[in-house]
Amino acid sequence: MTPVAASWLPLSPGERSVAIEVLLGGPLSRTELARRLDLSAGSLTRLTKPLIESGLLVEVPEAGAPAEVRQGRPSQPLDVVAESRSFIGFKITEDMVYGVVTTLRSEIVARYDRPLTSREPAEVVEVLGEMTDALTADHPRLAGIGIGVGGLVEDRAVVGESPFLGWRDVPLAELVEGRTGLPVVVENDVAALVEAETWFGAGRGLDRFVVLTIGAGIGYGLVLGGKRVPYAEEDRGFGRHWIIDPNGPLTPDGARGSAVSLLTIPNIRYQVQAATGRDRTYEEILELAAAGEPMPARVIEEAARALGTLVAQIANFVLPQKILLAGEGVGLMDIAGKTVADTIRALRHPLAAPVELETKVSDFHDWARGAAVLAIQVLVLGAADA
Amino acid sequence: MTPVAASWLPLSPGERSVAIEVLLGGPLSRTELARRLDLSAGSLTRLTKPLIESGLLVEVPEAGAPAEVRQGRPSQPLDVVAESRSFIGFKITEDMVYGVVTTLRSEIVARYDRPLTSREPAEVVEVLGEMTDALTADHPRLAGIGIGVGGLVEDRAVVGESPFLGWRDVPLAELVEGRTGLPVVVENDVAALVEAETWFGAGRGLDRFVVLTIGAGIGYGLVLGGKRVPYAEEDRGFGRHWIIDPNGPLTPDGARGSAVSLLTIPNIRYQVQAATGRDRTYEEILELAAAGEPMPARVIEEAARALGTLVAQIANFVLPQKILLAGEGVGLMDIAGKTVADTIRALRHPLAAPVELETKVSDFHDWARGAAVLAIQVLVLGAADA
DNA sequence: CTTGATTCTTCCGCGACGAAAGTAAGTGAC
DNA sequence: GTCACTTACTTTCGTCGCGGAAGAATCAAG
Repeated sequence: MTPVAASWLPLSPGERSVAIEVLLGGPLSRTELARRLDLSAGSLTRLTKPLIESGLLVEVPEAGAPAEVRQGRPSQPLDVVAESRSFIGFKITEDMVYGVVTTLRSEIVARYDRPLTSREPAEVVEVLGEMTDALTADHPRLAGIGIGVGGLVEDRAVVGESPFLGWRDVPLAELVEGRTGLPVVVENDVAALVEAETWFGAGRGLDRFVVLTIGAGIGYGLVLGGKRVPYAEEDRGFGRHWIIDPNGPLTPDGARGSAVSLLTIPNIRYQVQAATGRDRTYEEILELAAAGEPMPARVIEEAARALGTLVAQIANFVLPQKILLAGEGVGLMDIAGKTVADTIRALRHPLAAPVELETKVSDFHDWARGAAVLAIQVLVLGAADA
Repeated sequence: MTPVAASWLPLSPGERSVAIEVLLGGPLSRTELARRLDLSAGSLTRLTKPLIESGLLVEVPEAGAPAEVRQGRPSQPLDVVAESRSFIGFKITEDMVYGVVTTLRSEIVARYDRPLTSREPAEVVEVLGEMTDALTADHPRLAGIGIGVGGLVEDRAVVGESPFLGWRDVPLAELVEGRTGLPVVVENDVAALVEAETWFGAGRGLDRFVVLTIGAGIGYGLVLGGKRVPYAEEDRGFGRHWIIDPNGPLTPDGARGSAVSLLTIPNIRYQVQAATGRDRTYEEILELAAAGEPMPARVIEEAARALGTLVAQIANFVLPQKILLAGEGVGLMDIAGKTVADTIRALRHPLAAPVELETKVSDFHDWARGAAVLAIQVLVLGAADA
């Protein structure tokens, strides 16, 4: 653990649940909160008082639209002061560091990226430090930093193993804390994105929720009971052994016909190049497929069927309330969404509840935002794993 | 809900957690309970006192083997009085009713089966009533009845739809309560087996646990956070659309190459008969396969690969701590277990935690026992869904 | 202006818990 | 034996968090 970051104030369990509910549920009156949290009205007066005094919550002047004219004393909605603290989120890639500043609500208010010239831990820490310095100038009320890294992260502090950075057991949180003086949370990038979507995104308030990311690789995140389930092979080549079609294409990465070989961007590009002799970007391939060019269309069609199979299997076994497709490689949903949907339908029981599927193309700033959410969770609300 | 069954006594939440912990965890001292439930020693004195006075718990004279010689005052283990109440569990099949009497610990102390000559609800209720009368003679302290039925069960009381019985919206719990005067819990049979395994069997104390049953059909049970996840297509032909091999066999039931067509007993028998022209029992087929007879061996081999695929997919996506294979059709694990294991390994990430797989051949009395466990949960501990 | 509805606050009492002190029941050293 | 020590359990007491009831605030409707 990081050296117990400066939480806003020691929140009691009751106060914390109120704070989180308002943070995630928009402005809410005390009565509404009492209903949602199954507490009495009196308890809500008690719990909200210190939160308001500390400046975390404020009474807002009634929602703009008095939709329904109600009798009785009007309710007094409470809202978090989103700007009262800022958070930095970093996503470290092979050659870039993407940075964002967010509010307490995880709205991005600034972006700042820097190329990475060296992958030496000391150098990276220095880049992060300089970026933090620059961002601090414009955003003084910084409460903490979250960092997302591809690879295995331990205790939300130490990068245990990151192949693309060539790191082993780098105590990144400690180093950045020493450089910046701010509390730091480090997490695997997929895990951070999953947490962010669970708190502020597609998975808000859900009990069973799955995130599937498609990009340079495949990422899988399982959220049960509002908590992400960690697993051993996390972010060390996930999906390489999910065989979808034993006769599928053979690609440089991943087993033959695996999710990785059928769906990731590098392997789709590889397949098209192998068939046509020309290297094209992922976007170009999607356009060509949409235009009916045979080979790209076939590769994309096959990828769509693979994705549908994957989603159907997940839906059948995990029974999630929602599946989020994220990452840079979900563009195929736009042009082959029907194939995906048809495949899913064919592999599900007719009586089964339809899969709620959401697609969200994410860029690197979304990954950085995910890391910032980790900081919000841990530093402000002290909800390390709640 | 059943008309609020006579719970032993109104248990407070704290008392209930103590009672369940002792019931599931064998004899436990107060200190050990305090550790497990994260309570103070003083609280345990308070919580156990009424439980002992009511006769649910007793102090037992120290575990037989004083394994380690410890200093200090010896601990005073507490245990449930397993015989203080009895429970009946029924499993209703097409042509039989299987009945068991269990202790509070769900140990079977008596069995009694009766053929079913009619499937009229009134007739079935009468058979259940007569069986209960007979069992009451030998086991006077009956606290309640649990009934497991294949089909859709609503509110643990009403059989919403049961194709093999030809029932629709039969308020079975109410009817049997009227006939016997005992509180009754009705549940889908797979669900009951899953609950039983979660509480007293392979899934004891686990957070993520999967039960896969193979018999006349395929059953799937998902337990997350100690609670079974219900789903829409439950027991209405589950696994018919889990396509494992698109080029697999075509069978009377289930889509081509589905889990149902590859694994269920009727379809394995069908495949062997179609290939050899002779109808054989499942046991005979297994023996022939073990002896090297080509066609049965091939069918069983294919089934084993299908099972391995299924288990690997479940393990990959659900990340369970354990998977239990149950039912009458898991005999193939004995002679083709290696194929299953090899298939699982091939479809999992090398770094992934090995799948903990347990096999348990269950007969109809195990299904009946599952129903009795439901009665224990609901009637004694009032843990309807805890 | 009164009545009623609805939200929020204040106040009180209850119940569950933990901390600390006390009691019980053993072991080991001499 | 007895004295110190260890561990298990009990008792007591203060605290905390909650719900319930009564009251205050603030609106609409008649």
